[in-house]
Amino acid sequence: MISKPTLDTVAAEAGVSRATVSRVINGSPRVSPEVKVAVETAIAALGYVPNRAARSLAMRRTDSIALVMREPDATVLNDPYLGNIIIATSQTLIGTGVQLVLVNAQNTAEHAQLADYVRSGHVDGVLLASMHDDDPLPRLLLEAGIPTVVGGRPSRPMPGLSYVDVDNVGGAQLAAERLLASDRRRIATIAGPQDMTAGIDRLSGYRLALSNTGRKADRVAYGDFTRESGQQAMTALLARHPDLDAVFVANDLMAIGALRSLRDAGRRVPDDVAVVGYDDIDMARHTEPPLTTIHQPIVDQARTMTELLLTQIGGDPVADPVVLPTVLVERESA
Amino acid sequence: MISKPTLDTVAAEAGVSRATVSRVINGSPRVSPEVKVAVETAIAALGYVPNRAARSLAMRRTDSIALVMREPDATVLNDPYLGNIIIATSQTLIGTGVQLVLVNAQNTAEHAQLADYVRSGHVDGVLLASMHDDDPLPRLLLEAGIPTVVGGRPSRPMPGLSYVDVDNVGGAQLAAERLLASDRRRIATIAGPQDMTAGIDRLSGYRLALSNTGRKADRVAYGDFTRESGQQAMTALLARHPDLDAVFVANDLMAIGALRSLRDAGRRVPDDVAVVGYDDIDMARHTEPPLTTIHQPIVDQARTMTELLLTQIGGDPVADPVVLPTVLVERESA
DNA sequence: TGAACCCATGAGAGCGCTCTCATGCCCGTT
DNA sequence: AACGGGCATGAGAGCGCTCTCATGGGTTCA
Repeated sequence: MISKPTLDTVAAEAGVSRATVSRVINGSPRVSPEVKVAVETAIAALGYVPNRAARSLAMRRTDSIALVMREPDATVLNDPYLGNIIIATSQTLIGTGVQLVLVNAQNTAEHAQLADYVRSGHVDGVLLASMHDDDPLPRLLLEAGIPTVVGGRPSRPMPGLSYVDVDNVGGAQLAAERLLASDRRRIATIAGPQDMTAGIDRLSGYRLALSNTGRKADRVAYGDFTRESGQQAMTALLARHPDLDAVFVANDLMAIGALRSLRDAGRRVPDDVAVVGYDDIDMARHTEPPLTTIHQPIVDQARTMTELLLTQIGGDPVADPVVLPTVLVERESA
Repeated sequence: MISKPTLDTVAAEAGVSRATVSRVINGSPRVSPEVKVAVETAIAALGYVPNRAARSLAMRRTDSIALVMREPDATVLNDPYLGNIIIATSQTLIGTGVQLVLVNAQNTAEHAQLADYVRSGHVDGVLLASMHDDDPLPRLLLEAGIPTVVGGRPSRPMPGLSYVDVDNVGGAQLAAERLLASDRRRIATIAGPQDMTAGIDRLSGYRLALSNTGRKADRVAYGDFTRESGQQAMTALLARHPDLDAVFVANDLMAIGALRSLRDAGRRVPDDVAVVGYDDIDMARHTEPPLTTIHQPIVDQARTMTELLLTQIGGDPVADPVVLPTVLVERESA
């Protein structure tokens, strides 16, 4: 491989000094038009590309951010959520000149290491996806003064932490209201685990909608967000409340299980029982019948997170948390 | 933020020279045990972490590789394939000290740019996921002498290009044999687009299996890998060959469409018509009935690609292409 | 006992870039 | 005509690390 041209090569070719070439590259206004053209010509002729490492050494800035994820093991592999976050983030970065570095921090031991890593100036900021409640990472980063944006609301409020959440309460409310609007009166819900903010918030959104119309939100069963648990919960619900005519299921995977349970019980969807799910995963489009569900703006979330991080890196003060609205996707199950 | 410790800080603390600290960090054997301990103590005390940019400047090596993807737009977002590749790659990299940099090269204009980017020494090697046939990128990288590994077989053979493919021919054969083994005799197939290696190879694997038992592989319909096209193809097949008792569908999405078409036509699966899909996407587990399909070793593929790339970066000669075996996942549709 | 050698260690020169500061030219002003 | 100011440009000092080469003390062998 021919040795790559450096700033000096370009400077020699253009007949100017290294500093001037640097000015042209960085768009400094203090360069005469003729010189600018000469330098640009030389750059093009030599196929020069700045060396990122050298630049970052000199600037104390890396122009790259880390996307940290936890436990991306087989369980999560099937979940398109992370993949979408990753891809959306990388899309947002197009044209900004900022690199996306993927970091896997699975166990706690890796966390201190990760904090070191980040602190050592490898990246200018950190995006935290798929957080856990007990995660020490946000605090570590916050204390280290590293620009950080978290996806999802932390269970305990952390002043100074910027995060982008999705409106789980509002989404669940939307779902319940949809059921009420179609004259369903004996509504039940399959709630998610109550140790996750998503599970908690969706249940309270559901309760809110019912109580707004003066209804009690009894008829609740719980699942753990897996299809199997949804199926079981639905079966239990049918046993306890045979007359129910609608269910709000706190995620699509459980809704798919519920659909199966309903079919097994001979109930027609939506004629006998209306079903609304949550997440709008790809599969929701292909169920029988296609699932009416709440769309999560994952792509927007990733985009917003990235934008917040970039402005924070740019020196702006830490932005207030952002909560993104959800949207009802009407298909055929309700 | 307190200014970060550098090599000099550590050297002063340990009472040795910068060079010695560097030796300790890089595990050089030419360091006395006492000094080594002293240095390590100093490092720990100061919380020193080497600056990656400086190191990479001096070493002309970045310890990071790029994962390049094409067109990760909305279409692909729903496809867990890319996400799985990304995550599996990042998992393989854990503990190697190598960084994963995600690069989005959507249009051709970005390709030259990308080649420059890579050539400028930002990464030590490149992983190419989701290739297109007309992609000039592999050639560019190959010519630039940059270690590169491609996912999937390039349509035109490129000497010196290392790639990891999945055995589409063998997988399709497996699927057809499964159908034959369960005494299906009037077998049809819904093939994929014949301008993609996956589409071509799966059809020829299917043909191979049939001809091995002296059968003709007529009864072929074509789709474009979307669910809708699968549904249409199945309907067409049913119209042309009302007596068919089995179908091999070249991907799961089309198989889901086929399932729907069969249900609409009042055929029971697998009693009347057995169905085998291809890909083993997550959804295949949740269809009615759950889909028997061919599992793609995506995770293995990503892992193998990464390993090949790392050895190539390490100076080993370009490895021969690897073709990974597929596996039949028996569920209930066949 | 001295020559030859080995090995741990230090000094210092880059790696390619940015940035501060000095320089010198050209302009306007009085 | 002399002077000050503005502006384009160049010189040079780092940024933090690695690596070559020099150095010097200890060992070994004749």
